Amino acid sequence: MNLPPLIQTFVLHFGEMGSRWGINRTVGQIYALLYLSDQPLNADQIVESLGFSRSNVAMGLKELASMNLVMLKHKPDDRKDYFDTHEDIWDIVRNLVEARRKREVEPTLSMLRSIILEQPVTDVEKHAQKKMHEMHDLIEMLTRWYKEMQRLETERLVRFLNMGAKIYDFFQFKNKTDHPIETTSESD
Amino acid sequence: MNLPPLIQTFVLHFGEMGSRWGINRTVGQIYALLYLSDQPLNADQIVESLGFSRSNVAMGLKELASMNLVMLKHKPDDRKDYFDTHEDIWDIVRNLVEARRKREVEPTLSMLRSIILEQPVTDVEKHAQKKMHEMHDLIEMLTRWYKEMQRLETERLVRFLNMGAKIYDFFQFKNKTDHPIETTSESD
DNA sequence: CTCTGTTTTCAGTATATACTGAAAATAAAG
DNA sequence: CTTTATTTTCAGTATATACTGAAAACAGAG
Repeated sequence: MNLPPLIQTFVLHFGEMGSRWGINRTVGQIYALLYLSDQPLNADQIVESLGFSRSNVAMGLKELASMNLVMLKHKPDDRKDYFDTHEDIWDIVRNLVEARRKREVEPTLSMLRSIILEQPVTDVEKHAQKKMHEMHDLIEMLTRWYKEMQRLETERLVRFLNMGAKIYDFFQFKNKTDHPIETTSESD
Repeated sequence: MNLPPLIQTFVLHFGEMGSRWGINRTVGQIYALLYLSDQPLNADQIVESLGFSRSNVAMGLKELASMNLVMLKHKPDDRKDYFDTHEDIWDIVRNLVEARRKREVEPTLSMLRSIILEQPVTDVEKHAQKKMHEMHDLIEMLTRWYKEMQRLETERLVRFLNMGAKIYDFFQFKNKTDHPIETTSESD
C-alpha cells in the first residue's frame, strides 16, 4: 500500500472497522478508497493501491454493488469497469441503512411474523410469545417510521434532523396544553 | 438443547443472526433466552438450556453486561448470579443503540476529528479531506439528533415515531407557505 | 468464428474468531 | 483463618471467514 498518509489512515481505519460493520477488511478499504477518490477507479487501480489479490477486489466490489454503495461506470475507449460512490452523501446513508435493514432486520421480522401465528401450549410458551409479539410490534413501528424518513428528500431530511430539539419542545408543549396540533387537514 | 419449539426457533434465529449484529452465536442465544424467560436465569440454567460450555456462557454474559443488555440479580439464600433483561423494551432499544454507537460510530468520529486537523499537501489530499469533513459533519449531525431522541421518555418517543408521516406533511406545509413554525417561544 | 483483455468462480490455504476444559481467583460461610 | 460454592481467566483447539492463484467464463474487436 502506497497512499498519501491522510488517505492511508482513513482507508486502514475503514478496514479495521469493517468487521464491526458486518463487512470485511477488503470491502471496508475498497469503499474508503473509492469514497475519497475524486474519480472512478478500476479494479487494477484498487489492487495497486491496496495490495489485495485481484479476485478479492472483484468480490469486494461485487458485495459493495449488491449493497448499492458503488456504481459501475465506463470510460470511452476503455473496456475496464470503473467504480464510484454516490455524489450525495445522504444517498450513501440511505443505501447503507437500507442494506443493513435487509440483512439485519428483515429476516428477524419474518421469523417473528411466522412464529406469533403458532399456538402456544404451556404458560412458558404463552409468556414467550407475548414477548415476541412485543418485539415484532416494535420493529414494525420503527420500520414504518424508517420508510417514511427514507422517502424524504435530502433537504427536508436535514431540516427535520436539525429540528430534533425543537420537536422535543413541541411535544412537551402539546403534552402540557393537551391541544391537538393542526398540521394538515388530517388530525389525530 | 431442549426447549419448547416456539422458544427454540427464536433462540436459534438469534444465534444465527448474531454474526450479522456484531455479536457471536453464544451471546445471541443467551440474550434471546433471557429475553423470553419470565424469570431471571443463572449461568448453570443457561448452560443446561443451550449446551454451551460454562466458560463460554460466562463470557457471553459479561459481554451482554458490558452492553447494558442484561442486569445482575440475586435471590435470597442463593449465592448464584441471576441475569435478566430490561422490563421496558424501549430501554432495550436505547441500550442496544448506544452500545452500537460506541462500537461502530465513536471510533470513526474521533479518527475523523483528528484527521481533519492535519494539513493536506496535494490536490488529491485536499479533495480527500473535504470528503472526510463532509462525513464528519454528517455523523455529528446524526449523533446530535440521536442524543436528543435518547433523552425522550418512552411515551413521547412512541408518539413521535407514530407521527412520522404527519411530520412529513408538516414540513411540506412549511415548505409551501414558507411561514416559520411557532412551537415554543424559540423560533428558527 | 478467433483473439485478446477483462471479470468471475472456486478449491485450497491462511487467518481470525469462537469455544472449551482446567486451573486460578473470588467471595461468602463456618 | 479454612472450606466450599461460584465466577473468571487463559492457553490450546476447533470452527468459520477471508483471501489467493489458477482456471473458466465472458465480451468486445477483428
